Amino acid sequence: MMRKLKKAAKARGERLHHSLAQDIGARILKGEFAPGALLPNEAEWCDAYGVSRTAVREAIKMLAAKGLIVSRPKIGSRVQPRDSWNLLDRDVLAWYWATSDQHRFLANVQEMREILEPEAAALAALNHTAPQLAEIDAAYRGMVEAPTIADWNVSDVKFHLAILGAAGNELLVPLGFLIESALSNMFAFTATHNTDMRKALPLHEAILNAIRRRNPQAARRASRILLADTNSVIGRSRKPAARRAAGRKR
Amino acid sequence: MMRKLKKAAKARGERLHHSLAQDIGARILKGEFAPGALLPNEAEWCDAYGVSRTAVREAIKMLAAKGLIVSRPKIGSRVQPRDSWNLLDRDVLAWYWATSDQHRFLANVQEMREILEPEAAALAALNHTAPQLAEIDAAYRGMVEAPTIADWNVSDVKFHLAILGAAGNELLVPLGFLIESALSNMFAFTATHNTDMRKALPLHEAILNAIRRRNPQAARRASRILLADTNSVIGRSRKPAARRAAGRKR
DNA sequence: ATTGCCTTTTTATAATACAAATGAATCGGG
DNA sequence: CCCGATTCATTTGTATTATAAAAAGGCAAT
Repeated sequence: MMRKLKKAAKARGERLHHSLAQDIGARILKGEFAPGALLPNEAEWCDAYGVSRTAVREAIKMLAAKGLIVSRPKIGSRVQPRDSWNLLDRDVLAWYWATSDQHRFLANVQEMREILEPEAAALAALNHTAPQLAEIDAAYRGMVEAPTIADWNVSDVKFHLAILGAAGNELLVPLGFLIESALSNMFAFTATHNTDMRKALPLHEAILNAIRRRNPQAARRASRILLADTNSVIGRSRKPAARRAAGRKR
Repeated sequence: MMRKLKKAAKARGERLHHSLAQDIGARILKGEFAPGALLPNEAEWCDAYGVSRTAVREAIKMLAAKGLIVSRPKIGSRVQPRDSWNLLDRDVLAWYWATSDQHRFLANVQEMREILEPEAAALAALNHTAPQLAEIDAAYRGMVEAPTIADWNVSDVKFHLAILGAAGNELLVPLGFLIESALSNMFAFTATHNTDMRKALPLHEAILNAIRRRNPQAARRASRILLADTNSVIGRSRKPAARRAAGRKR
């Protein structure tokens, strides 16, 4: 490793401390340093990567800010228990994604969408303001008129984020961004998602119209159908948990 | 401000850079530095707080790791647009909570619980493993035998977190921690929540039994009733959005 | 007017010194 | 021999200084 980091940082236009944080963070999530374990001390990091203590310390502070480690004098930097890792952080999620069972992770993300988006659509039907509705409408028209698949995807994401924004719950918005960023890590998704835009488009229209008519039940229903449809494309059974629960007691 | 920071840090057993990050972060969320605005440069921070550049830089790196700011040479540190703030971070959420309309924020948190927990309970009914069920059961018994209200609350939180853990979706767990930490910021909640433990206890038992019997519908239903009950105690109408939507078109 | 080169400001990195915290070893008293 | 206080050593925390790199803004030449 070592010297390569400096060149990699320069090549990607990243600062040293940022690259260091990325590298160390990824190594922690990869399991190279287990929770409770003691990391190498600052001098060793300097030596291993050939950088100054300043850069190392700033990287460590970034990881501490994400809940991965804590530093104490004389002790060193210790990896925190997984519970205090901020898994809802973009970086941490990306590191996690890179080392997890990707199929299962994708299923989890999709499951989160199934939980959140229908309710968000229903709330949006109740709570949306005029500009928020216009934003959803604009995204929908962007999908209709999309010249390429890539454009369609961009508008698709905007559509769903706009609905989360219109739901009137500030916590839903960052969750939406998180899910979006998680999905954007999975090219496989975007590649297969829109093989049947022709099916998806009327469903999006149904959601839009239900929100416009302030009909939460209809919005929720249409959103559920759309997500179920997405599932079939992804190749995930509607109840992936059913398998695990097969050996149930009663 | 200035000199006081050092004493405050020492009194709370915090490091300087940590206290600095807390203070600057809170000021950003308070709106003292708007998104897009340029922060004072490092020298000015050193001067204002009477600390070294090292401490300032480490604090800045922590805030950058939480998505609040970005630093670039010759430019300085600029406050990021709200969209890239990591609102799902414990600290950021706490800063936000301190400056927001607290009643509305509490309503949002409760709304998130209503979205997440019934579905989590249903998933837990399908997916739970034996040790996970035992954990839920232990938390329930902790509630039954709780000698004081404080003990009851501890077990209550454990109960709900255990259900999220048993749902088999890794993203639900950190969300649960986040909601818990948000709620723990609001003493008002814990103070009023358990005025009628007698009502809440059988509902918890119903959820536990539904999960044990692997009956997702029953688990979801019981969870919904429990949350609706909590709402009435909190003094929030079941559909707070209904007011805003009163002037609807159809 | 546009292009490319300076200048200058600010962060980025490095190097060094000392302070503070704390686990471990050591010493002293019982 | 055991126990407690003390000292010691190690590691992070903070401060200071120096230098490098980035980039906006001005300057000049074409």
